[in-house]
Formats: sequence, C-alpha cells, structure tokens
Amino acid sequence: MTHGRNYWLMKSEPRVFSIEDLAQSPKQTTCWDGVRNYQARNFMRAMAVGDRVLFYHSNAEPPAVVGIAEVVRAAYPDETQFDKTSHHYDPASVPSAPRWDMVDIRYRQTFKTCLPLDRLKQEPKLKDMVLLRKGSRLSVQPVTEAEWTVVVLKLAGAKIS
DNA sequence: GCCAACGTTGGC
DNA sequence: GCCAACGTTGGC
Repeated sequence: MTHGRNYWLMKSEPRVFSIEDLAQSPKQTTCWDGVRNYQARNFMRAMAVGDRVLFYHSNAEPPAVVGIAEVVRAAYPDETQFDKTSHHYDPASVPSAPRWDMVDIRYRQTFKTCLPLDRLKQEPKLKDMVLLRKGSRLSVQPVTEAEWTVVVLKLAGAKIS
C-alpha cells in the first residue's frame, strides 16, 4: 500500500455541504473554497492529485468520518477571495498575489456506517491523530498512512480506496 | 446555546 | 513585539 500518495482529512458541516452533496455534484467533484486559515491553506498547497481524503462531518450528530474523497486538482487561487459579494471575500488579497487557495476533490465512497468521533477516540492507534488533539480546529489536516489504514480498513471495514 | 481553545487584529 | 479584544470553530 505504498502509493506515494498522501492522506488528509477535511471537515464540512453537513447542513452546509455533506458527503451526499459531494456525491450528487457534477462529476461528483467540488472545489473546496472558503478556507481562510493559513495552516489549512498550506496543507492544501501540499496536496497532489491522487491524494486521499477522509470526509468528516463537523457540527453534526454525531460528528463523524463518513467516507472518502480524492484530490483531482492541486491548489489554485480561490476566486471567492476577490468577490465582494462573497462571504469569503478578503479585501486584503490582491489578484497578483492571491492569498487563498483551494483544491478540487471528487467523491469516492460513503462508509456503510459512519465512524463517530467517540469511536475514533476509543482506538489507541489513533491517539495522535490531529483530529483528536485537544482544541484542534483545523478544517484541513494531514493523516498518516498508519492512521488511514486503521480508519479505513479496521474501523470502516472498507476496501482500501 | 454554551464555552474552551485557538487565530487574528490592531493599539501601543 | 506584546497582548487585550474580538471572532470563529466545533464538541457538548
């Protein structure tokens, strides 16, 4: 399982954009706009086409990893930063030096049963996951290959994807 | 709806 | 460059 690819986790509020919404998007693909945190942006800049993403529902009942997506386009400028009508408009960003980037991700699968945050916390091998760190709010974060394997194979019982 | 944890802003 | 004030995130 050494594909040279990297693994990530991305959070979305299902009331705003759920994994079902992703599955029903044109080409089952969406651009991940609106990220306005430098650390999260830098992780997106480190993404490559083919990287895998755990799709996480935050502010949900229960909060949970619900499935898998993949990166289909590497980082490029998020146009909403220049759109005055956008909630994500950033007046301090200029087109000659865009401050905020986004990537495109495509749906791959929804787990038969979601993996609630509580379940992840019970797994000793996941104790160092960024998601489980106290106070961690990063909406885009790295996942190690070992963590990916535990989450996808052991807990979700899915085929590696 | 509460609030702890964290990031950002801006006065000094 | 410090730090108080403020805004946001996200579990509970």
